[in-house]
Amino acid sequence: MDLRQLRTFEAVARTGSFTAAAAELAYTQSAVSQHVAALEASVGRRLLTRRPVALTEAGVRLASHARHVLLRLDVARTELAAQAPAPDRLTVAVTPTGFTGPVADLLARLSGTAVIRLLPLPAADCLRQLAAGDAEAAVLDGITTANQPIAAAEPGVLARHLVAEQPLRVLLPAGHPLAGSAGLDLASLRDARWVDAPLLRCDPAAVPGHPPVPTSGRLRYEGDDVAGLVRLVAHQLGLALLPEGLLVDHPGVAAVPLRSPAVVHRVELVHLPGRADAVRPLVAALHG
Amino acid sequence: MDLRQLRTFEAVARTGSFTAAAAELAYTQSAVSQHVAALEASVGRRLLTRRPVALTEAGVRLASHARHVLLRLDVARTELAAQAPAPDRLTVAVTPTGFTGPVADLLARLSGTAVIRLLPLPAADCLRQLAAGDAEAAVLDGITTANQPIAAAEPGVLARHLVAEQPLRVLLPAGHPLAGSAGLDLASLRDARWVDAPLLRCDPAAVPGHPPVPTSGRLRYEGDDVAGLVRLVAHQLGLALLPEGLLVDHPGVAAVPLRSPAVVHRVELVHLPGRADAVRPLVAALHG
DNA sequence: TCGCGTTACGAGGGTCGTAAAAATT
DNA sequence: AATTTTTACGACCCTCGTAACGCGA
Repeated sequence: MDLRQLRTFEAVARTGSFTAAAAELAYTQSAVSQHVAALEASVGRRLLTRRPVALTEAGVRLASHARHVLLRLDVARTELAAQAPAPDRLTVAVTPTGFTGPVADLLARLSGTAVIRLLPLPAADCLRQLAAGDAEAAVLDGITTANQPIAAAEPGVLARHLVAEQPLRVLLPAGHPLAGSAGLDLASLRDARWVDAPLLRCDPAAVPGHPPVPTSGRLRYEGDDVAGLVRLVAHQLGLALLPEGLLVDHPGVAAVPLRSPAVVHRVELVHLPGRADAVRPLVAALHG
Repeated sequence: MDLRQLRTFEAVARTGSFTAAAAELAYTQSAVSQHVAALEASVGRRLLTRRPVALTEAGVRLASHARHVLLRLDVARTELAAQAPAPDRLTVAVTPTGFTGPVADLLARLSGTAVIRLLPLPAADCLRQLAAGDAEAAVLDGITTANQPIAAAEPGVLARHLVAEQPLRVLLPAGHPLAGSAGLDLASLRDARWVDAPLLRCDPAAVPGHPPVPTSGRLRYEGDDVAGLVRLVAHQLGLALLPEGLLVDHPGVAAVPLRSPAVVHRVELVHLPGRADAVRPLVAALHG
């Protein structure tokens, strides 16, 4: 198993294309093909189907390991890089749904102290920025049981600080039979059709301890604005889950508190342990 | 950063010798030297001092990342290897202090069902056996706050099952001024001299949230039997921490309950998620 | 002097790009 | 036919072992 092959494989898996991966890594298509072939030979299994390019079962497993390994190695490189003497300019990568009121408060409390560059990105890219040293901190969010860290990366790789936890609401079209409930169990919605919004990180499939949501027939919303998601619910294209702090009123949409399982939407400020000094003002503003 | 170089570096860091690492990896000394030199050049930092061979600060950080990365890659390889149709022979690696009463109970409940090979090893080697596929399960132990998993490897790499949790006792020589206490705070023993027993995994430095214990002047006991440790305490060579289930009576030694911080000794049964079927009888016996 | 790590150098192997072929839509 | 992946092949580079060297005990 070779790291360059692994990196190439991860890029192919992520982009779904040999050609795109080649462009991203500045290789030729040919080299990408050879990398994947060599990797498959070395593990003795097909990792990808071709036309269309998709991960096999073995490929899914290896891709997961590869992401963790490559991220950690990026972190290692960044930690070992001769750290510049803490620029007074701080880059913070934020997920779209992580950027809630408490984060704005935090930044407001800091204004004047340092120049902050705010960089909204999907969660995976936030992590990559952090690992590559292109951002000093990130604001990540996810659904967890209360007081549990979100499953971002392996513990030990990142230092974490709690920013906020909020209860969740289930968004239903007003005409839905359960729209009038005072509270809902996710279990009672087992067969419901959910909108799949990967950028918004509020997927019921991400709820700890919840059975996988069927993927067939789901509408996939690749946008990152909450209003768009709400609009889809209003038009009865599926249900959605949202933290209370991100709710927007919309006619024809009911937001019923999620009663069970007992989970919350959690926002965390994370950074590399070795870069604690650069992030100190942020952390101080958070705790102060 | 190259994986072979990383593997070589880890071996040098672990063995403390270029020559030993070369022997272990079937390289020449020369190749090991070149690997380390290339790695140091690529990260731009010295990772090891020579004569004596020891990790620099940067080396410590990289070695930690390297261990995680290499372990995960071993796990990936094992998971992808064409799994043999579950032999009716199960290898279980156990740490010396993990092998307590409840584990013996577990094995007793299983006797007759399958042939079990029990393999006592230091914790790091247990993990290696598991990752390499040479053991189907491992019994690991460590000190944690109650209901928290022990810090063995990254979550997601291993599937875990709670076997037992036990309170801890502080072992003091009978003449010690605190030997008569009903309960002790670790904070009140900040300046005490502890016996360093790496194989017994009950080091106060391993207690979550506890400040590092000074390493100077500590006696290091490299054995793995509890009786030996107790004997050292009796002879006033230092204090020790032990779970109640492992206590042995010894004249001149008092075992005072640890009152604070609120931590326990926890034993877990772990295995690779992809190998759940092979371990099923064990897990069933555990829960049944 | 002995043990251990480093450096010089060359053979061998591996990797990537070019280019042509094959396969799928 | 166009697009995408695979294969063939060769130049280049990199890696490892041999062997000589440096350095400290």
